Amino acid sequence: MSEKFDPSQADAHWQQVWDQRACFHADDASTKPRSYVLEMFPYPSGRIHIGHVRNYTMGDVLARYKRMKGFEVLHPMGWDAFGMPAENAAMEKGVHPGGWTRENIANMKAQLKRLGFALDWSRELATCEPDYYGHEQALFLDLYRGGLVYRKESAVNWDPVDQTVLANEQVIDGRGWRSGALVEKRKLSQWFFKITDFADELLEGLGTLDGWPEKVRLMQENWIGKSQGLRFTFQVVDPAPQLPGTFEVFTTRPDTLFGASFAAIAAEHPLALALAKTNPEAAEFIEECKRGGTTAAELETAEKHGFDTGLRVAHPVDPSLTLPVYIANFVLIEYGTGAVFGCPAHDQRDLDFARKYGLPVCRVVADGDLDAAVFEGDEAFTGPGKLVNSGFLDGLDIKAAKTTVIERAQSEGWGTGETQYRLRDWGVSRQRYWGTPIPFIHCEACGVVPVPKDQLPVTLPEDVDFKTPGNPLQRHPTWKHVDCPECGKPAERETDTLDTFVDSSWYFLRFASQPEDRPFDPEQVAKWLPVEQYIGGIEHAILHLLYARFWTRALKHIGKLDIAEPFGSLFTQGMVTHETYSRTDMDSGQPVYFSPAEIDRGGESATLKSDGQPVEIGRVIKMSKSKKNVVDPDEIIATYGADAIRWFMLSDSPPERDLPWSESGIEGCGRFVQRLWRLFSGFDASATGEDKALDRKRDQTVAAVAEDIEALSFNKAVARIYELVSAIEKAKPSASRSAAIRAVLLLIAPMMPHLAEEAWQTIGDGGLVADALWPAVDPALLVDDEVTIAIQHRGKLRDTVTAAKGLPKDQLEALALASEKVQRSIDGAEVRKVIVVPDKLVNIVT
RNA sequence: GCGGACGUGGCGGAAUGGUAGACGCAGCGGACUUAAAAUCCGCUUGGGGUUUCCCAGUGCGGGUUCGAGUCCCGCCGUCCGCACCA
Repeated sequence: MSEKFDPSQADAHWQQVWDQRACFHADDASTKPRSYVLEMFPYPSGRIHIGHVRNYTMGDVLARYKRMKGFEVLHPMGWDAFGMPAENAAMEKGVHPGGWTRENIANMKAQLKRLGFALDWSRELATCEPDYYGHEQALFLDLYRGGLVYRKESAVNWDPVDQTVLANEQVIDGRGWRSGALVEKRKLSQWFFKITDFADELLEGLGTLDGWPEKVRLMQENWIGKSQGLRFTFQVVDPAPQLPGTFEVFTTRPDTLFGASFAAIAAEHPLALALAKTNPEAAEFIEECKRGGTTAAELETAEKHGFDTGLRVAHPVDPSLTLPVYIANFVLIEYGTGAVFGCPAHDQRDLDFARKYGLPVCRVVADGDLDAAVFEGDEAFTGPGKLVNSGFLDGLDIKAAKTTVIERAQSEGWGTGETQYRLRDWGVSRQRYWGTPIPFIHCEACGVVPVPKDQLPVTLPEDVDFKTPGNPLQRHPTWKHVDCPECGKPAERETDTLDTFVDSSWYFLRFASQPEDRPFDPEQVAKWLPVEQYIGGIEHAILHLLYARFWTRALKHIGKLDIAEPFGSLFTQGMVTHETYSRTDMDSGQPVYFSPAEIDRGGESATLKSDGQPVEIGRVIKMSKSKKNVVDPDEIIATYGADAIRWFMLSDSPPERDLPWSESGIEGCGRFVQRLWRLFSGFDASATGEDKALDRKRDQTVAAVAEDIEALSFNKAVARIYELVSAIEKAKPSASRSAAIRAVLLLIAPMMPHLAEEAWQTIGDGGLVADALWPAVDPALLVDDEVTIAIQHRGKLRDTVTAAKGLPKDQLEALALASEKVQRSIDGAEVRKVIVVPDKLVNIVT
């Protein structure tokens, strides 16, 4: 073996060998137990960034470990290849989105290969290719026939300059992010998935996902936002003929009905709109509401405004009481019925509103002894208590009062108990080119007609231009013109494409099974799924993960699948962060940032290489181009090799937390690679003699590292490997030492596969370490025969003694009392009690 | 406002209610070397005695326990998610 390990030679060599031997092809016909390890597939932006490296290294270690444990592992990779950046590139650089995307894929694939990931590239897919999105179109039609897809008019953010719909994230302070134009609300006919049909199922299903982080489950729970309450109808007193005579409200606090002092409707509510036609003041107020900002900060500070319509509604329980009806800016048309009743004493918003407009505030829930009908103060009481001033509800607690009101409403026919969800149906229409064409045809005579399955895929036209704003599909000269599949008359294709979240809602199925004629084979899918371990960023906690869960359930609902949840275990990894380097620009006062490559980093200071002068070291934050605190994985690989960067990704920080990147850290990893190489180089197969302590250390480490990897606690596994390596280095040559070196090689094989493969050539027993099995352990060696006993007095450690494992309590006690240090500490005091924990400690109480 | 997570050396972090600070990084000292790099050895929570010892110490204040970084209560701080959700 040569003196130094040379990753620039070894990495490429072994990557090629793994490729040629198809080491990581998952065998559908295998009889082994199966394991499906999946990382969220990347968007092909052009370059792999360090966050990808961390994500895929974790998955790779798990996949390789599972293989060593005898599993048939499916570990695939693909590309979430549709999306806006490709169209932006097309507009900015005049390239075709497809060409740009495919080039990026090629580059990033090469980068992934340089990291030596154990991926089954034969299953690679890109969502922008017809052999993927064609199947997606077929599934879309299946879901349509299953009643889970529909069209409706819906408001969108419309950029009048770019002639396009904007996602909410693309609207910044009410303006289009690219054009800067004021965004308009426009009504368009859009396609929707009926995800709300599954709201309850998706909520209930969270309870079965034991392998998911509690945090993600909570986020999804909040997103679905189930609330139970009462929906009831208000009758308008003396309704005008041109106005609706009733409207419905929803409340989660039907118990406070007797505290109602007004009703409020949203500015977009049908009654408000009807009123606006004849009442200019109302119209003006509605306009004013629309102008209000929609950002969180604005909403928080926005004052509550109302417009008294002059209308009154009858109180449902006591029709002799009437309430004024306001149009109010704090009522949301999207939630519930877009109308509420206000109970100021027990709702802060209602109280703010009531105080502003001088409305009555009547207490209906007692605050301890406080039960006066007149409510004082500006803080609503929302705590528990008995109902007061509430007729037939008096004396009930809140829960009982809710039930009583709902029962009464139902028996008297003016309302029903109802469950509301915050979750909305999923709008998937995008007025863009670079996405999956929605497979429908609009015919004047036949209406909306699905494209027949034998005409799928509906492929994107290649000859498009991005010089003019708007959807290229819409203005393409020929593409949209087709004959109606039903009547044969000229008709038009749907020119909207699908939200890219649709593409990522079923790719894990296509990885498991890739028939040409169907999206997937349910039998194969049943063999591989659910994904045993899914790994990705927390930023997908809600949308992607909820949509994928919805698709799985929807496909089950229409009989295409037999699993309910796609991802058995989910892991969300932390970000890779880096400190920032900057100087303050004298003229502008703004910081000027420098990249790590421009910096010489000492122990406590940093200087700029070009002038040797100090720079300010800033906080450790997420890597971003604007702060220049980024590192390029390719450069790291070129300097230190793939194994060093992989090792760094696993070291130190727990994987769910942020990992601070540092030059000294990666240098340390590079040194450890060489240190291992020296260890392996010193392997002596002919050494003899036994080192029992090292044997124990070896098997204990093997067992512990296995546990750590299965728990994804890579940082702990890394620390244990360091410990074992140190112990081996200190040990004298023996057969035990050689065996321990061999064990280390297998332990690091999933983490540093290139180094492991190279060393395996001389240490191993033929073949590839990629095909080797995880080392077996001798259970007898996992327990020590001697243990260290801690001796405490008054709860503090006074001494430690070594004792045989399993020594009886009385002997341990005697041993403890015999200690000189302990006796000194006791200092003649009376021993009142001795607690003995076998094999652990003795605590003497005086 | 609601919900959640977290708080341990100079830094990242270990620690089934049982020896706090494993392991890595940084730092200091030494060996090897003409020298440097690499490598190896030692030290590295604070305060005191300086020898093999003592005291304090896991954001702050209480509590439970023979024993608390860990469990309970109350604060403080940081981060994240959601939010005029009726």
